Amino acid sequence: MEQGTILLDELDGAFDLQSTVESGQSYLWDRTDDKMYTTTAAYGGTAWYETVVPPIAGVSDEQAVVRVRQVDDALQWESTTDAVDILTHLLRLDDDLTAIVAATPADPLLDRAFEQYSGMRLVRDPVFPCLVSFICSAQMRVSRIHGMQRRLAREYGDEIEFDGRTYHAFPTPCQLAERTEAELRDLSLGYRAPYVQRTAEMIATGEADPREAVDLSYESARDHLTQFVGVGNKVADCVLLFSLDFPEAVPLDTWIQTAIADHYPDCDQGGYVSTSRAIREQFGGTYAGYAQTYVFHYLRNGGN
DNA sequence: ATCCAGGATGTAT
DNA sequence: ATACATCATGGA
Repeated sequence: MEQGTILLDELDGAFDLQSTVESGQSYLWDRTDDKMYTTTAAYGGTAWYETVVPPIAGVSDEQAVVRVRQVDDALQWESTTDAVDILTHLLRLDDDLTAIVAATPADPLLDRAFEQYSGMRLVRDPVFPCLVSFICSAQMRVSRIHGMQRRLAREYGDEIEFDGRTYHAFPTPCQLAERTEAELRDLSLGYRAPYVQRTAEMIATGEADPREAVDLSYESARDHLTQFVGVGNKVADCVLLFSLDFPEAVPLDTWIQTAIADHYPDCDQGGYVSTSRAIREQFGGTYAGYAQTYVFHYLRNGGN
């Protein structure tokens, strides 16, 4: 086992681990005390978060188990390999959060959200797990979305031994494409089961590749992703924002539509595409997705 | 019991 | 393009 520490005061801006991994962006981390999404209380320096990371081009060649916790101004990690670059990638420690907040237009709602969850960053999830997570997210609560991804990994993902325990990687497109709709329904994916199976098949066979979106302009990238079954504009925006490095993407979910009605009524342009353009401009353009994620997390936890 | 959750799809207009 | 019903599941 390798281990180390990342000093957070060397970052550009603050960092808060709990809000970053428990704000409904990523469903790929597990809290070792098994209280993920069950409490908003501080982890008290005792709870670790862990995940199995697939190989990431330019970052890590091998699949890795990574375990991390925040203690004051440090991030402690344990892993099958050196996890500094992996954590920097997954948790966007390379973002200049100070500059991002400064570049976001000030308004009462955004001020409260940024204040309340200071240090929350976007995640940069591996794309296939992210895609499946948000296909599963349709009409579903965040704690249940997380449970679905855990069941998928436990049932169909590779087993990896680390520190005396067995971990499960998220299944590959091939591994999920081989499952039947009925098998996925047995994991309580409901009507999303065929969406996941067919999307996995599209990727496994080479019919389509979500990574092709990264070379496109934002709206073209969103259109590209909607070719996958179970992926409309909203899910596509989530994948662009939480995996494919499009921080301008603003997923128009139920919470943001409520925020638009209550705080930015002029941004309601009727349809998804034009409303998306309006709220994206309202939130400052380039990093509008950061503002969206703060507002989502803030409202979902009782803010107004 | 009834409602609702980070919506998408197929069909009709 | 837009409006509508329909799609599973489980917790409140």
